[in-house]
Amino acid sequence: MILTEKRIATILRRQGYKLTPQRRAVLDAIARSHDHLTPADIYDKVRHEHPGIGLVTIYRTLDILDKLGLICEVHSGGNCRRYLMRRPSEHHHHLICSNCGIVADFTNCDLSELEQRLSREAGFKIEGHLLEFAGRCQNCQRIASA
Amino acid sequence: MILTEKRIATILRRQGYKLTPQRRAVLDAIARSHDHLTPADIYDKVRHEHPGIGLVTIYRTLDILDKLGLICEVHSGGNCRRYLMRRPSEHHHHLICSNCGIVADFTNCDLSELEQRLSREAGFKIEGHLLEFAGRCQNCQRIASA
DNA sequence: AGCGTAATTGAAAATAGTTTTCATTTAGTA
DNA sequence: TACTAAATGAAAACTATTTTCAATTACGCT
Repeated sequence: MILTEKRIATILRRQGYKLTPQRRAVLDAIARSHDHLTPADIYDKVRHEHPGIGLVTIYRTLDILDKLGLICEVHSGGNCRRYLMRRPSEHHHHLICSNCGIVADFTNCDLSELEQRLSREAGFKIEGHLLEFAGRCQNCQRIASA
Repeated sequence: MILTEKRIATILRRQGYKLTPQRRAVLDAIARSHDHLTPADIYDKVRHEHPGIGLVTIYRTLDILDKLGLICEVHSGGNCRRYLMRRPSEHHHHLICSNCGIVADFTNCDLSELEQRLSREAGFKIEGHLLEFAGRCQNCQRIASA
């Protein structure tokens, strides 16, 4: 199930948020790109159609979309956050090349067993997880750099 | 096997780094604390004994120690990095309470099967992983807040 | 369709975290 | 002990993000 614009509009309004053209543009930019975008990336993309938009609006919109679970945040080290569309039920994770930074996605993490164990042992009610692998992508293995 | 100071000194020197009192202090602060410290946390701790130390030195030292694999970086959302001692062979992960932020550690992640699969499918040579669970700790479940 | 209001926006300033620059100091070697 | 490359601290520079505030706008209500 892909989130249609209508569906997103409904989700936003239900929470008391308005669907402004700016927010629409941010969502569009993220939805259209299959990459992991930083706030600055999104800003650049959105500016083509909305020359007047402020970076602040990007940040604010990202916060809301993240809070509502419409997009998700990826941590790939250092101090950069990146966002990408969350396709419901298509829970996924990242494989990040430590050399060139390219990101590959994967699904099927199957951590349910581990989750149950932790829940039992640590007493946490587990809500989610962050799993990322780091390594060398095929290309960088070939090149073999410092 | 715990890394003794001597061993650390050797590792540093072998790479052409000097073991200065400041670096010693940073290492000590991280080693003594079983928490996950931000650069600022470490700065505060170290200043008691080294009033003149600069935050820059903390950053520089952390970079080196991380590069050498003596400490490891944890990403727990937002833009904060935290570091902690890496006890070789005692590879571990985190369970973070989404309400109060308390962190519990766990070992035995057993992702080797998944790692192999990814290695095969994506062609990455996997070097490491970041696995963190988020949830409610026992205490926060009881309190049940917004 | 028009009104009213709370939410949203953009600009600028503020803040936080991190990195660079550079002159001075120091660890470790010869 | 003297030498030299590496390390240090202070200040400035940078980058990413957040706050503030006055002006604007979406949208529920007539």
